[in-house]
Amino acid sequence: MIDKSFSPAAIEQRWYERWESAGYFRHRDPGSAGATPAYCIQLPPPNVTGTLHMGHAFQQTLMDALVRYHRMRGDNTNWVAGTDHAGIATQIVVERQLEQQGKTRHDLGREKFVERVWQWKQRSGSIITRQMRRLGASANWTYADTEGQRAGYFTMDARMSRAVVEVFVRLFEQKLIYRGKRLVNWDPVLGTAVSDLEVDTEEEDGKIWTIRYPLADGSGSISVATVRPETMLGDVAIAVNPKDSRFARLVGKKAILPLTGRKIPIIADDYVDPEFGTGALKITPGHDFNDYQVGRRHGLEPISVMTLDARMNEHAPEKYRGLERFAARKEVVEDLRKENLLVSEKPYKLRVPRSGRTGVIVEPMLTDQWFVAMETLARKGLEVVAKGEVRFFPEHWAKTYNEWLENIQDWCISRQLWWGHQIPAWYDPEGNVHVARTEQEAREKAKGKPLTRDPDVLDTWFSSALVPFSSLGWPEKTKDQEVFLPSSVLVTGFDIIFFWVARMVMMTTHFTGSVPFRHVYINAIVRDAEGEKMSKSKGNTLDPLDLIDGIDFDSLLKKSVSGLLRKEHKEKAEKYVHSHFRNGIPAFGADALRFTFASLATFARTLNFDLNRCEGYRNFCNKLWNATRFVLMNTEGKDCGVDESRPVKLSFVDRWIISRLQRVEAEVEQGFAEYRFDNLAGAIYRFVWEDYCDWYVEIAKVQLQSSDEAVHRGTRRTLVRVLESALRLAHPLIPFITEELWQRVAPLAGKKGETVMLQPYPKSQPEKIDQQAEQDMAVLKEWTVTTRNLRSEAKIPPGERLTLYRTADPDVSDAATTSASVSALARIVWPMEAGALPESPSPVAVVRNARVMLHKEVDPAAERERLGRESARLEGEIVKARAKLGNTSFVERAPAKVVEQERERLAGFESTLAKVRQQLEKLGA
RNA sequence: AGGCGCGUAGCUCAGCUGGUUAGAGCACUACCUUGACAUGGUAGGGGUCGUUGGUUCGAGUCCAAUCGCGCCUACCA
Repeated sequence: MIDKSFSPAAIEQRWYERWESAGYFRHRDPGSAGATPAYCIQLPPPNVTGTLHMGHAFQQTLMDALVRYHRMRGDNTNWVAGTDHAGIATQIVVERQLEQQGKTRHDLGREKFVERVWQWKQRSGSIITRQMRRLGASANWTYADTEGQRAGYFTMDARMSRAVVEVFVRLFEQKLIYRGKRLVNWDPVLGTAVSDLEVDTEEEDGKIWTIRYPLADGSGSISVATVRPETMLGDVAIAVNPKDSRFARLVGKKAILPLTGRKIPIIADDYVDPEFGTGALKITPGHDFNDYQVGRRHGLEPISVMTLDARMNEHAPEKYRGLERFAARKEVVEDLRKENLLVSEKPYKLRVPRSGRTGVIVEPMLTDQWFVAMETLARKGLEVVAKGEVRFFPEHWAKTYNEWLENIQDWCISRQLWWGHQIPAWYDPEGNVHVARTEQEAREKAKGKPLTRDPDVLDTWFSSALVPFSSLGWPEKTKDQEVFLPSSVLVTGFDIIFFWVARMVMMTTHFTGSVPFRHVYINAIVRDAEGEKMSKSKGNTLDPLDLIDGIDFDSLLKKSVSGLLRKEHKEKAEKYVHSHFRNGIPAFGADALRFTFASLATFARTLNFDLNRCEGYRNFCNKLWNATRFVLMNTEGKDCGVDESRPVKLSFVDRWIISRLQRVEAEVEQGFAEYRFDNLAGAIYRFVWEDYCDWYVEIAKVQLQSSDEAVHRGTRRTLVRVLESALRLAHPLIPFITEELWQRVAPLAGKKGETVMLQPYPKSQPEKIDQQAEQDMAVLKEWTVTTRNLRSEAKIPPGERLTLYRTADPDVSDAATTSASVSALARIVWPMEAGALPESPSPVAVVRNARVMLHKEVDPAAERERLGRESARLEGEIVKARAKLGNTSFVERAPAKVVEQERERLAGFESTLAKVRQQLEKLGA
């Protein structure tokens, strides 16, 4: 017999290894799969530096549920997995290690450094894929597994790299990639350009200064406002609005740039808002994106006054050279003050652009970079969504997607880093660029001139954008591309719609003529139970593995503060752990965690992860476990009706649970089709717990007491078959426990198979929906509940068995089953004959057509009061229903069905009330 | 500035194209170790659906306005 309670740890490890080693996760060879429909999901490749967090666990649970569901439906399923080389993140990890040895990457040199990163990657790079296995993720690990680590592709492996080079070269040839000196977001700490998307702009407290620039002809001065006074050293003009009459006479004149003595023109440009500041604006094209545009319109050459590490350079007056930009700011302001050119200095809230990776303030910097021209690509990206070839779930995310693509900027793809795909471009001594697939090819193009390769690498997202086709073997023409492209659905967070989703759509459509995926399911962002963002410094992060394995308080406390540098963060984290995890976290197991995620996966944009829910679903697993335990106890070694030649009797209760199963199967199918994991999880939960355990199993106990062998067989067969179906039904959500239990149950249901995960998924059979059985069961339930209510209100101890008198029998097709079931469920004795109720002040209630009486003397006054309450409630309902039906416009305009329904309700209330009143009269009210 | 989302029970959330007495889990109360399960069972308490108008026979659901919260995009020095 299986254990008395469910312990996840014991079964999880065992099953995952078996599944994986048996090759169940693998797709079928497209050559031999024939016309089998394909189902493909591309895993958003996690960073190779990463460890599994709640967001991953959530996302992957949903993907795995989808994949398992479709695999069981017989699709040729391919969950393509891999890891991302994560340029900056990975380089930083290895640089930190070097730092501890007192070295920098420059000490090693590029080649040695990159070698070292590879070593690190091979050693600790696939932690996250191992963690995914703990969740039960049935990813196709050996697919595109160039590195042989059973972790899928790596975005820098030989195969993926080849696709990257090919795409780069082709885009260059198509003039969609170009190189140029542009103003870009520069991270002076990393010493690299970053894309617009990698810059986070936040409002911070700062100052705004008003500076007076004297006019060159000595006729006065003009004042401008700025939040970055140090950039004035690179000013090339002052701009005013052409319609601004205050400054009209100044346009065309020159002003003297303070501290430099340079003369700069006063120009007119619509960009200037006359209402803001002084109405005049300093123009610094070398360090401001807007000014850059203004400068271009007026043919003004930008002046860059800073070095790449954000110190003032040779274009600044000598005294500022070498000063770091904020030190220079101080000096500049001081000097302006001395020269009496500082009009004012006021506190000001400004938007500060910070580098997403380092948090340092980004400096717009004029540098040579590579760009992808986005316009034509974006148009295609918009088109496929407009045509519905790519659909978003929930739908409204398409709007976000569209808006970005409609206002897209060219994409800066070069990074001044060492770790990544080095740009396949070579320069000859004349400065000509040769873009080629190999150095050899470049040499041929350069006709023997000596070449140096461009040192830059590509933005990590460049290779990510190619994943939908590069992972399938592109640029080779593979059969896999025909079968698995487009993939079925992309499951990802809204935070990377721009970074990744849109770029995949554009690149894939451009290079393959196919969309990358048909559906995009945007999953919610996981927050803590109070809806706060999970962050290490708050201490409210949860490690999915801790939820699976459990963790004691001390370990959790230690873990939550490790790696936190600031004291206030440590204190905060400690406080959180103390208040929320006083007893640590119990081991819920992977199944409970997965079920929780599914249940919380509504279409809302945030998911507040509540530990209590997780506990509830752990209990659900235990319930399923014990229901199975009961079934096994009553069926193993017994005749479960597998042999169809022996007589079998099914009661309406048996037919009811079978009927319910069909409905739940349909609900689940719909849930998967709509990505409403919450609905399908809820449907399974209710079916197992309420329908099967609370009602069916309880009545099955009664039926197993029958003296009729055919009833036993029918009951056992139903118990086993319905359970077996339910296990298959639930498998995509809770794979481990269902596999463990299915192994025991399946043989009893006459099923064979190595694993539940390759069994056919239950499909609703509408012909098994039995309206009569459902109706009968509704009556049975009502009799049971009414009787239990009477007992409860009369405070009758559960152990006491009472007689239930009734004026009529339940209106069902099978009275014997009903009376036996109600007797057992409500613990009553059921007299043979229905008839008049005994003269007694015992508790009476009305069920449908009958009055029932519990044979127990109670205080007549209390009983009168109870019946009085009941009749008052009914009177209220009757008043409401009559008012509604008395309203002619309701009767005339509402659909006939609704009116009819209302009439029936009223009739029901009236007849019930009559019976209650009858009883009240008897009590002498 | 524009856009999006949310506001329903103490907490976290469902509620589809408007139609019975607005649901679930957790929490709470009472009773119960009944041979699958106390990680359980039975019964129960708890909501004027943010506010105000409107459309409608009928509004949690549709429309408008308004308040509060959150997020995303954006060139106001």
